[in-house]
Amino acid sequence: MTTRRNSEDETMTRRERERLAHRREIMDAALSVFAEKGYFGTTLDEIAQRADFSKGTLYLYFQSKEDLLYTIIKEKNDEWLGIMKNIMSKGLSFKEELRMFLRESAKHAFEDRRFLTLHAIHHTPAFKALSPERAAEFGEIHKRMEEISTEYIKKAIARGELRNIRPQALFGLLHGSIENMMITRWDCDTVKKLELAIDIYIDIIFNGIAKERETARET
Amino acid sequence: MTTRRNSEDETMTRRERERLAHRREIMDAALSVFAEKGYFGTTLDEIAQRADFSKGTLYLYFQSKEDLLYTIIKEKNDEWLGIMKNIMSKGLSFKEELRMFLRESAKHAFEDRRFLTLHAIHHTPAFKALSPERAAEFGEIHKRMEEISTEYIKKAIARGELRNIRPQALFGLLHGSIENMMITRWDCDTVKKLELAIDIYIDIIFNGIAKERETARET
Amino acid sequence: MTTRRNSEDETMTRRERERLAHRREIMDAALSVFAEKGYFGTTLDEIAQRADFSKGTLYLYFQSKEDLLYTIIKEKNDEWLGIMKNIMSKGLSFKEELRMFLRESAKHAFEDRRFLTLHAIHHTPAFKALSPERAAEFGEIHKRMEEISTEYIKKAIARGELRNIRPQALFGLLHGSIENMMITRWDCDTVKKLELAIDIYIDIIFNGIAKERETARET
Amino acid sequence: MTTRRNSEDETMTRRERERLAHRREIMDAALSVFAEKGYFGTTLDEIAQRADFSKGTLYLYFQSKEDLLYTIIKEKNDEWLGIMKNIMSKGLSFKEELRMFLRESAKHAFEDRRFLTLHAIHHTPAFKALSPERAAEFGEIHKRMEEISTEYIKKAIARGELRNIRPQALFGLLHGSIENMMITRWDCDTVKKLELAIDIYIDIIFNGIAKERETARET
DNA sequence: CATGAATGAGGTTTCATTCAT
DNA sequence: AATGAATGAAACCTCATTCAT
Repeated sequence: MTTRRNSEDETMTRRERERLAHRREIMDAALSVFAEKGYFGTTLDEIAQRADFSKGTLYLYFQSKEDLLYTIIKEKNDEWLGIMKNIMSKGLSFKEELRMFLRESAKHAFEDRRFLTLHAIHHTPAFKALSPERAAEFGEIHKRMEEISTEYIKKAIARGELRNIRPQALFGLLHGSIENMMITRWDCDTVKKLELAIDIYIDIIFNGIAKERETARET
Repeated sequence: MTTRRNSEDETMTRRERERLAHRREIMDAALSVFAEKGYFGTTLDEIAQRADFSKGTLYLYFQSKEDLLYTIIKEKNDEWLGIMKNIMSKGLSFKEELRMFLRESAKHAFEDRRFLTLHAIHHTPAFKALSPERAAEFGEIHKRMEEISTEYIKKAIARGELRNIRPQALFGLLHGSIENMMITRWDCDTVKKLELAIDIYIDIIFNGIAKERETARET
Repeated sequence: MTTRRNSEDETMTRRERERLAHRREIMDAALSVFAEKGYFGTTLDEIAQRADFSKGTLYLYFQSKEDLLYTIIKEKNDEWLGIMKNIMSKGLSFKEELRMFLRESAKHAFEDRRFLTLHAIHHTPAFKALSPERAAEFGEIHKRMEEISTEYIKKAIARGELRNIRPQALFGLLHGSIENMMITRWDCDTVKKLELAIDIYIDIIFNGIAKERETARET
Repeated sequence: MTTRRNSEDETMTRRERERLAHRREIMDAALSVFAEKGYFGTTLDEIAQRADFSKGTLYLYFQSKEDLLYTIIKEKNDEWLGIMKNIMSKGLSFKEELRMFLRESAKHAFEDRRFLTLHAIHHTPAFKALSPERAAEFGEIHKRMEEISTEYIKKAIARGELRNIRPQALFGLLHGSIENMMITRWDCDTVKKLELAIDIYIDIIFNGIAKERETARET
């Protein structure tokens, strides 16, 4: 499983720790069914069964099906942002940062089969199930992330690591690739193979596929 | 709308022409709702309302909701294969072929908002709604398309247009990008902007983003 | 088919004759489906298909599905009464009358597979589909027929053909047997076999199954 | 109602006992509507209303409308077989056995208004609603019952209780009569009257209706 | 806290009936 | 007269949510 923050917190009573553990079991079960069947295709019956709780119990931990969806996406999103920040803080080159980022994403793709992150949620039917406020919340986060990323690309260009490419275009390209990789895993069935594919991907992105490089045009 | 084959066929009676037109209206309505809400999220009520027919009428044209989904995907798929063949028959360079392909895809993305083609269907909950035989059918088509594409890449490498990159890897990358572009449109709101983005994308794919090209590694 | 009264009537125009013929085709188709699937289980679609007319056409000849049911039962009932009258007018013994009656019924059972006569209709779900007035109509007819039959039995007793048995009891017994024979055909698959079974039945009814006849009790 | 096996079982929890009771209430309601309107004519709405449960609740106890039908017939069938076995084990004469059998059937006819037993199901539209396997199941049971019965008749003939009549013919006759009696009750409105009618029936079957017995023919 | 029976709104599908052609 | 497309009420069934235990 993913790290369970607080789960060993000494200040919690046994009751509280159990509550948290149960909550997590439900979330794990829900994510796995959401991933397999899609939000509208999953029933609370199946989540309850997979979590080994009764259906009624779900409502002791979450207000509704939508709330369950929201909570999961929110957490995944926070994890993702944490990963980004962590990577960005290491002072690596853009290329190495990208590689790390892709590898982390790959790990998640294998853990959760389908990483229902905010990246994907926008283009997903499940998005319609969120309340307007919650949908807006994710819209905001996505916008901020795009700002940070493009800012970052600009700096890499300024440092001379990248040639002068429009940041938004590169962001869209990379963002789409990562999202796509996480959903399809690029058809790799082991982490090893996927890491190899990632290396090739980075090679292509950085060096291109052309036999001879043209005079690079500036956008 | 898309070209309506046969719609001007002189040999059809008025009845037949109307039937075909109504059938298309229902398919258009269904595609638009499927795209917005996902297969499981859309109700026949909404399709009927948007097509301006009664719910019962849908069943005069399609056997079931699943049949409607299948028919739409099948048609889109055929269109897509037609586009591919057409482009491949022109004897263009790999790069120009890719550009044309992306542009055609872009046009579709704007026409149908969400191009529910076989590319996407595999990674979609709707896939679970198809009967096993129909699901298998699309699986077959997808496999064949991958074979054709990788064969094509190999030839481009042999012709000296591309450096020696593993075909499967490149296929996965391009395929994923196109699919992603069609779903998200790379956040462009006009065809013009999207075509500009496509040019940048091709530049990146061919020449890379690195300031200085490294000694290209061979995979 | 059954005799088509009037169908060769010289005074009818061709139009009228055709109308009558079409009406009959529909009734034949309807009876066969009613018999197979039951009233609620049959659809007008199937009747129309079997009659080789369009669904709309049915409504040119009958006001509703219920009207179709009513008309068929009514006709069968009239036929049945006609058969009864004909047999009764011949001055035969009770035994021979019964034999003729059973044989006629057997023929019908083979013609129509399930003879939806008023005998059966009362104990059939289809009865609920009739309008109250029409249901009452058949109730009346049934009562009159019972009266005639018991009267008849009384006379046979008076003539010394039968021993002194309560007429209502014998009527119920015979009536039930005939109805049951028509529905199940007593599991005979040819008219010949069924006629043999009828002879045995009559033997039993008249002579009983006991090895030695007891002192017949009078009811 | 009928005896409720297990209903006083001490080992059951209150939950389990309630579940069983509710299940029975639904079955009772369903049988009564099936009997009145026929399988295709009854709606789950009406069953639910009569059982005083919501429609959805029916599905907590039965998988489908067909399952409800099956379960009811199955149970009635088992009861019926139990009655048969019990009577046959007493070592009575054929005549007394027949009388007991008819009386027991009469009781059921009054309890359930329409005894949807395997006897009737074959000749009923509802039969088409059963799955092929379930239909076959009842076909088998019916065949075995016929075998047992004809064997029984043969023995009675051997014992000298009956004259030499073809067993199959007698079985068909008795079987049809019983079935018919249960459906129509021979128009009796009290158990008392029906029992009187049964005695007359047996007298007729054993001694015949003829004033003078003919030389009994052997079939 | 945990259960699971009960609910009822809403889903897909069927079908008797109408009506423009 | 004949058609068959269109309708919409009503069928069977599902499932998110509630609540008594």
